[in-house]
Amino acid sequence: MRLTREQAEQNRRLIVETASRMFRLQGVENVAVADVMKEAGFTHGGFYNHFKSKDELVTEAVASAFDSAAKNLSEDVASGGALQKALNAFLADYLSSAHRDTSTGGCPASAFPVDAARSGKDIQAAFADGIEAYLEIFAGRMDGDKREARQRAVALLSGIVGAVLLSRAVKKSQPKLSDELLASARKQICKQRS
Amino acid sequence: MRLTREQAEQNRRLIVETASRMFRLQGVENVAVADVMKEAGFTHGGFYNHFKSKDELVTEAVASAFDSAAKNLSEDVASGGALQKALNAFLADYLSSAHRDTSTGGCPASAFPVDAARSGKDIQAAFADGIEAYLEIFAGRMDGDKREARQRAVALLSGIVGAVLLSRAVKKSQPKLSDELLASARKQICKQRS
DNA sequence: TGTACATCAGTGAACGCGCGTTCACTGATGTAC
DNA sequence: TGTACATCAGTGAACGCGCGTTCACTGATGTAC
Repeated sequence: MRLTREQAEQNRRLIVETASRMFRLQGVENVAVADVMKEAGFTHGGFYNHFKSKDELVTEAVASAFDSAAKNLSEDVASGGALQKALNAFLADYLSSAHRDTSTGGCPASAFPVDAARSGKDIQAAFADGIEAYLEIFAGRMDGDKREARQRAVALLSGIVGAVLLSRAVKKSQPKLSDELLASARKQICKQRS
Repeated sequence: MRLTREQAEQNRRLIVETASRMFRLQGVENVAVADVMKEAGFTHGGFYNHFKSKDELVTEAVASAFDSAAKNLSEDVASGGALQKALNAFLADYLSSAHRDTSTGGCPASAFPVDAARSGKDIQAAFADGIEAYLEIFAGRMDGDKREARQRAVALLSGIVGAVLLSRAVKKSQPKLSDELLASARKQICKQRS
């Protein structure tokens, strides 16, 4: 049953992308290697033909999620005519209940921070690279000198990541509080930026 | 070997407090029931004399961590003469590398959000109650009318929780970025509040 | 270009380990009389 | 107040399950000649 090299590489990418989505939705610890393989349409025995360990898959899945996300982000944020408008539209999306309740995985910066905090250096490195990419995109759209813009980018990212995480963490028991967290963050952040 | 009721209750509290610390430091999923019992000085067989399930322990551990934290928080924030000063001192502590690297568990709002997001209703309820308590304490120290103060409290809490989580998530691979995240959040948040 | 052999992405079963939970047992405490 | 029995917080071993990882095997692809 040996496959073409091309086919094998395509299967590998499929596994990484499937894992990236599942890890973001359910958390790294709650998704088994066998789950990922099954969802991608394989039996789990073949996993180690592609990856040295689950950690290696996690590292690639984190990097992959940030690659797609950063690409979308720079398009979105750059495409609008007025810089402020484009960034504000992005923030409204980010702090929406649709993003909180995402069925496609959502932003890796909001999905992976705690998994990353409890993971080894390789996974953290992939996460950190993604965060750095986000900060650079944000800083490019901020007022002030370079130093000030970078600081603002950090505060902005912290604020939206914190709001989404808290909102997700209370949703099952207090949906109204969950909505309020998003709405208030949205209003305050827009206010600060005007 | 039956114990006095008093001794039994004391042992139960010890188990909850031990769990609260261990869960915050290592994450709920990475701490086994047997680990908690051993750390508290017992064998793990007796666990189910005190709790119906691990989830019940988690729920109580989250509530317990928030109880202590909210008590400290309202003392700290209320004790200073000038309101602004006290809150700023609290923020400096919260966004310090010592809090990021805590060996005693740190703030439950920063430790539990992702565990809570992936947990059931009971655990989320305990987490949500804690968040609500934080918001009320913060809002009491904010400028503006009630509505505005509450919004500011949400944005502030989101910002500091996000900063601590991101800072922890990149520390192993990019300690400088980790420090920067805390420092920038600190500066920007103080600036916004002045 | 054709042939013989090595390679390797799959399959399906198994291994080993950790963890939540259960259970039989112990013996001091608590309680009913 | 004393006695007999029920209770229950511990102990230590075991159960069952899930999961990461390994392994023998298959058969089509890739490669050396």
